[in-house]
Amino acid sequence: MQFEQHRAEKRHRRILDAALKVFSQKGYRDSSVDDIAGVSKTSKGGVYFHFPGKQAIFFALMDRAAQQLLERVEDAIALEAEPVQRAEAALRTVLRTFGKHRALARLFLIEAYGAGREFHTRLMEIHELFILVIQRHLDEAVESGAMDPVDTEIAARVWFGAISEVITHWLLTPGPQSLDEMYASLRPLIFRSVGAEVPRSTSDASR
Amino acid sequence: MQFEQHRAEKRHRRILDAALKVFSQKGYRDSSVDDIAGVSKTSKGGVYFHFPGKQAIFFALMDRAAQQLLERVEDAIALEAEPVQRAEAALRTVLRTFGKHRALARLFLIEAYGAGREFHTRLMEIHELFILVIQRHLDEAVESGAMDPVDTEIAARVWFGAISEVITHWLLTPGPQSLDEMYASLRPLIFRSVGAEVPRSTSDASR
Amino acid sequence: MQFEQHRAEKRHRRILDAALKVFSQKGYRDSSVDDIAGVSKTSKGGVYFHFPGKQAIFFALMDRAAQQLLERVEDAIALEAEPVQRAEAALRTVLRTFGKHRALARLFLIEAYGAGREFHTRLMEIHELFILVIQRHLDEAVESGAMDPVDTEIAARVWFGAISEVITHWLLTPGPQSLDEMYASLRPLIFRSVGAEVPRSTSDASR
Amino acid sequence: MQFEQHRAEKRHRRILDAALKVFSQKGYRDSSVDDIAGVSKTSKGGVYFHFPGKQAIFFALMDRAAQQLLERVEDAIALEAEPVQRAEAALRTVLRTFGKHRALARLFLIEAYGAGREFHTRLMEIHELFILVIQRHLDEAVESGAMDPVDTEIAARVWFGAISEVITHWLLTPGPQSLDEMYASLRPLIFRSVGAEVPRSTSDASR
DNA sequence: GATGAATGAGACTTCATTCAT
DNA sequence: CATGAATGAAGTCTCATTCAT
Repeated sequence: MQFEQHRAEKRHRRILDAALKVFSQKGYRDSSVDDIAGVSKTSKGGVYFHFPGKQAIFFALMDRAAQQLLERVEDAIALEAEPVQRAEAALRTVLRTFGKHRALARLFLIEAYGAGREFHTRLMEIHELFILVIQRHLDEAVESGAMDPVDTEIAARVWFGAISEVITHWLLTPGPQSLDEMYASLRPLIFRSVGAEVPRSTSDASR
Repeated sequence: MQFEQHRAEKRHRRILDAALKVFSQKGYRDSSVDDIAGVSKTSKGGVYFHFPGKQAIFFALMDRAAQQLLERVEDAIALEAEPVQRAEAALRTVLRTFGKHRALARLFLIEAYGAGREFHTRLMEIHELFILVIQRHLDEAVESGAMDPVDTEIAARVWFGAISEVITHWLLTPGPQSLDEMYASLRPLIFRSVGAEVPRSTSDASR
Repeated sequence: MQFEQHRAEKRHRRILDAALKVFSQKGYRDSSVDDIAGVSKTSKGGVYFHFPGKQAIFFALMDRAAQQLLERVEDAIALEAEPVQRAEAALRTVLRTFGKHRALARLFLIEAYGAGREFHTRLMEIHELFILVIQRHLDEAVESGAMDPVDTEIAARVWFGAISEVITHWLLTPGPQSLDEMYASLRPLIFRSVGAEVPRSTSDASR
Repeated sequence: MQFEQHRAEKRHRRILDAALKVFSQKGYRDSSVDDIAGVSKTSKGGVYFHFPGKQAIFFALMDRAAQQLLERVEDAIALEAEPVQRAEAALRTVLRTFGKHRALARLFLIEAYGAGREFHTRLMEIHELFILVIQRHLDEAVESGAMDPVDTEIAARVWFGAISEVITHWLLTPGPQSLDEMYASLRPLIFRSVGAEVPRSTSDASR
């Protein structure tokens, strides 16, 4: 029984992995359930046993990825002491994770838009999740006096928008510039935007 | 003959207008050529007489819209004297135009991503067009000493990303907050991000 | 599993049979995949599950029919001892098979031409297959001295062309004359054309 | 008025010429009225002024070509004295004309089959026309005792079928062999098929 | 639980024909 | 007479989903 469950879970995960690969390579609409079945070494019927439909797979994928990403972000934040740097840690983690996992980046920054109206709401919810994390720490920074009072919601949104554009550009342009280099240029801008000191490079040793 | 041309052009425009409406309401993939034909009061065949296909319509739409937007931006810039404020004028114009024309905004910020691989390149080119305009004036500002030297390409990209996220959020969230209010909060952030003085509200009387 | 395969094969065959009927009745171009689906009691999608497209169905049909015809020809040839009569057996078999299966005849002698450029090569290959069979035995006849040396390739082609025209005429003319009668008149001509003795009617009892 | 008529006739002919070129290059079904209009330097409306439809163009084309071909055949026949050689002259003329005008050959031997049921009847009528010419002279030959009595209808049909196959093969095979060479090999065969003497090469100086 | 055959709605596109200018 | 814009029927093909085995 335990074993059954285990097998089912493994199959479930394999389908999700396959879906991520397929969706990020061909886009949501141009991916067929057959494609996913093929990559996950299952049959079409098998996919439908584990998920009620194509849409549900994409939703599950978004949720799983968002949760994983959020966990990483929280872990990274826990390593920082200063509020502003905690906020930055969130940004940096997103950028690095996407940098390492292009497929994930495509999923969130591009393909989610093409999946249809239903996904936009969910996508926005996820955006807000991350923005809220950033905002929370900016608020702390303001409270602790480390930063002038600003509209932290907008500030968090600007930070998020800035990094989204940078990563999207990196995703869609075959150009050579590395994401890390771009982030190095980006860092001073976002700190200054909220009137904070630009800290020396922090726990950058990670990864 | 002149009249013929007139008629054809009018129909051409009508199809494009219909396409904008349809695409921005249902998304590129969920829009059918029949939909466009219906809204433009033409037959499907009529649409195909004027455009070689659905894709071509979307491309034409992007190009027309980008050109129009760019014209407005250039006009707005011409009204400003200071380089930094010129750069801001670009931003403000984009925001206001999109604020007035939700459909256009959806087209550029959402549907273009969902339309498929083929459009990404073109979309990026258009992004770069706007970013270049901003960058150009930031460069001037740096040269004129009105601003500390920064990586103006990244700065322009940050500005663009920030405003994209703000507008996208506004588009996809039924929330009450007006775009203008958000921009008011955004303004100081972007100026500070490049280490520039935050100017008093400029020729904001326009529109 | 064995049963599954059985079912799939049966459907495959049923589609091919339906296609033969439809194509030979309405012509390749005027036949729609819907027609074939209808006659084969399948859905359009079902047809596309078994064949990649309309063209492929026609190709498969040609190949299956050519193979079957060729088998019959070889069988008939095996019953004859004299080279020239072997060659004739090929001809006679083609004529009789086509006589019995009008649809097949239409397919090879008419519709294959009308199906478009892509099919011409394949059709010619099949023609050459039959011509080669005839030629082979004419060659043997020449070697054995039963026949004066002639250009056997042309001779085989003439035989094939003659019978093609006769059958085509029979196909397209509502006239009463039977194919067998026409063949009776044709036989002396083709034998004499290669300078061979006209044999008494051979194993004509068959069928 | 006379001039008007002249102009109209010229246009008529130009359309027919264009149609021949287009049909023989792309096949009847894959040719569009637009194609014909384009090649004939007319507009689509212009084509429809001169012909009631696409089908009518093809019919007119077949008729014109058949008539021209028949005229040439009659001219060639007139040059020969012996009945059998008259019959052969018909064959030779068809072969040579088709050899010079590939487009015509395609029209009659291939594309006419693809044009749909309606054309088959007409095509057969034209076949019969030529076969009748041949048959007529074979009959004369029999009457004059120059040839053993045979079923001249079948004989004529065999001759026609043989030459059709030879030309069709030449049309559809990129092979190097010239039509004239093939005819040289073919000639003895067809004469012998009707039990006639093979004459020395006759008025071959023509063309 | 898994497989793959089957369904059917719907998409894009083509084009012969008509007709206003 | 000529032009080219417009129509609308029809065709091929795709694919999410269902279901018998």
